Amino acid sequence: MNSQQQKNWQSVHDEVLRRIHTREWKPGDQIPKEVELAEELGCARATVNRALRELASEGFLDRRRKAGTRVAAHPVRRAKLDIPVIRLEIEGRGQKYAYGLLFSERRTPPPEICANLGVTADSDMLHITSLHLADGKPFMFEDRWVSVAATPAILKADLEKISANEWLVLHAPYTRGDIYFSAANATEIEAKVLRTDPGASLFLMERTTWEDTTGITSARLLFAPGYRKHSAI
Amino acid sequence: MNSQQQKNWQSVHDEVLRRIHTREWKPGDQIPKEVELAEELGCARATVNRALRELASEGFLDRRRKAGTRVAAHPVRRAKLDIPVIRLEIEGRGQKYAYGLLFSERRTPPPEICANLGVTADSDMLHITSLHLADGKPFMFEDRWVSVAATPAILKADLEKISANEWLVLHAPYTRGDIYFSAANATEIEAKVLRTDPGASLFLMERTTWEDTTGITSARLLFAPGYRKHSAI
DNA sequence: AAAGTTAATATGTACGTACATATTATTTCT
DNA sequence: AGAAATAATATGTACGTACATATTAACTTT
Repeated sequence: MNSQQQKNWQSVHDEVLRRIHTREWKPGDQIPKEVELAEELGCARATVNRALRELASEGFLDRRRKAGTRVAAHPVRRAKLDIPVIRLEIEGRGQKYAYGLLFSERRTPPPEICANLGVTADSDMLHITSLHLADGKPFMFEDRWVSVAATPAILKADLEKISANEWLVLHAPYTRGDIYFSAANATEIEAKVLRTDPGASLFLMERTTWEDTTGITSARLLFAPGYRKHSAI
Repeated sequence: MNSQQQKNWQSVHDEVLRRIHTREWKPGDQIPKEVELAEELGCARATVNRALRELASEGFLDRRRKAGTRVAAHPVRRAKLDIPVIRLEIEGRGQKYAYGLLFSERRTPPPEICANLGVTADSDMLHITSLHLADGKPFMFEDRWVSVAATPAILKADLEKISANEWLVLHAPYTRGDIYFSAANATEIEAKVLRTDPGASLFLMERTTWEDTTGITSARLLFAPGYRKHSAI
């Protein structure tokens, strides 16, 4: 049947995926063990292993030692979102990027930021708001808090020229982070900045990054109406 | 320095990531070649290769044959979103899932669906709207079009009992899909169904799936206010 | 029969070797 | 000097073997 004499892991990957897609192997079904597949497809077990491992990480297969490999009973779509620096996202669309610092103030954080980052209310922080534009039109409104204690060098950064978004990516160490995607109605101020109407529905991205247990920065990114984030499966 | 005698690929992965995080290796820097790293860390090249390959797929490294491996100049955060069947998402939160079919009608599609799926205006399609509830409260409003030609078995499915969302995942073959995330103001009807106010900002997920070049289904999923999609980096 | 112990087994991974492939560096030819 | 051919090189992958590990199945003991 499948007598293709290619024996690279990608061809194994594709062949197995084909059998899943065509329901030759249905959700919940146990599939042949690695050695059997290797024999059938004429390649080494390591090659089959690589292919099946990849498929498992993509959410198509469930694998357990001794128990074997089966087609995922509830295929989980695993959307991969690339979240580049805003400048690159805009330039990637072929638009002209511009950026304006709205204000920058060194002060103690409000309660919700303390909770987010796990810092005390008397922490030394930098509060920055800025606007990112695409082809001259408001694209994204950034409201960010940065821990000065964790990233003292931020004070020397020229935030008129480089956005905090980009500076942090290039200079701040981090180990982990959270992202939340949601929707929010524009407040009057936000609407004014983004040149839309109060109450307009905006795509919201909230990000917090940490180095070990030290909170580095917490940002609220509000996108202008019409923004859509895409992912292929 | 790093004289840990562990020689599994994960420890190599972690060690390299540590050097990136601590800026020992900065964005744009070239890192030692595989053989050198293998020697330094006391393991086989294959082990280093596995670790670096993983890091590259996570967006931390850029690798090119002959040119070598360097730290990504513009680290792209690669958020992985798990998008399970709605029922499982709700149950995963420890809430009780319920589902109600609002209406189901077999008819020809409107222009925007034709454009989405690449089907003709006289196609045989099923239009389904339904509501998914968590702990009795409206959670997500689903507005879906399914191609009957591509998935005739859908006509026999009891969509009062199983949601189209879940039925399709279990029974429809597919090869690829698109997801768009955005935000939308609730229309009067949507607000009524989701028991919120017209104009409320709602998180919107638009999905289209295909089998090769044949459009299978296109869905518009509107989430109740307060919904947030999370991802850890 | 229930509990605890041991054997069997499929996947997980490490290693060394060999060769493939893409890309850069070098050399040769015009 | 510029173009074309050639060599050098780092990553990419395949393979066979060996052993690790998690988990199930079988068996023994109480």
